[in-house]
Amino acid sequence: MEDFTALLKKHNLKVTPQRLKIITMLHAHGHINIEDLFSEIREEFPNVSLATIYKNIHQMTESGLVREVKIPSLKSVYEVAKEPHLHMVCDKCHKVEDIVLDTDKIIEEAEKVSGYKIEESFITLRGICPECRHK
Amino acid sequence: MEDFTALLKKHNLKVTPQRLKIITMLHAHGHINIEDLFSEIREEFPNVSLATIYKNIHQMTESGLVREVKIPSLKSVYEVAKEPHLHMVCDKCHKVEDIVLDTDKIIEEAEKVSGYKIEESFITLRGICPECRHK
DNA sequence: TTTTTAAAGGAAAAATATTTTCTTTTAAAA
DNA sequence: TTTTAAAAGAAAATATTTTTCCTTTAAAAA
Repeated sequence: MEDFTALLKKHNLKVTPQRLKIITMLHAHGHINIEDLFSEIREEFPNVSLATIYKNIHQMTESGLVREVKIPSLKSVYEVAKEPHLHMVCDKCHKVEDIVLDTDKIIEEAEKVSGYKIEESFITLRGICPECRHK
Repeated sequence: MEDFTALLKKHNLKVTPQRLKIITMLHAHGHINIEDLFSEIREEFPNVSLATIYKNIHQMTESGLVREVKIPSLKSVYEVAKEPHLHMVCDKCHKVEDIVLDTDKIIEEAEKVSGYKIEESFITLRGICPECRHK
């Protein structure tokens, strides 16, 4: 169990019940879109405003606590920032999973080919997850 | 010079002046967002509707003629579909470039780690382009 | 502890973005 | 040529995101 209160403080964000709920949800789901986040939070906070969700997600993204993940043909999802990783998206069940892989080789190769100094990579792979494949 | 008329026909899309302009623009820019596409097309077709742009981009994407490229912190851009490639985005000048790289190794590794059967990869790398770096 | 205050929440409106509807126009088949 | 199915354009509808403004509250200061 993580200490989300400390995490919010570390990012200079006031600790509010709504914020704790948002970050708890992000962590529990791994990845969640705005719409689903709003629906779920409204179960516990019936008066929460969609603007609160948007404002918080924006602040948390700005502060580096949260990351937006843009996925082809799906709505953006959000995740609590952690070590660099790739995203796997299942074409059947549409779940999004993280995997950690060494990307040094391909980054190095890309720098060589492009002449860019690469700061960050965003890698999403789509296909069929093991569960859907074996159904 | 490419034959966009033939390309549209191949995708069972009626050849209209607006469509030819859209696909010509996409090809000329490499990557362009809806807003810029609309502005530029309106120079030649002052009465073109934004709905026409959206409807066509949607159809062309559906038919596989065009690809949407979702890029972190930028608006989506569109490109004429071609061989698989990576996207490089410059943090300074925000240009988007394609590079072709062999990704077999990392895909294979990802399949091993995740158990997924991967169908397609989306790789975007952000950093500083050679031009901005040497300024 | 209270008091103070700067930030956050909520409601509504505004701004943006995208899609749909409906009528007119047009590319292309007959 | 006609015919017709699809596309264009205009406007309205819908969806998404941001802003505004007033109230509430977390947390710093007294």
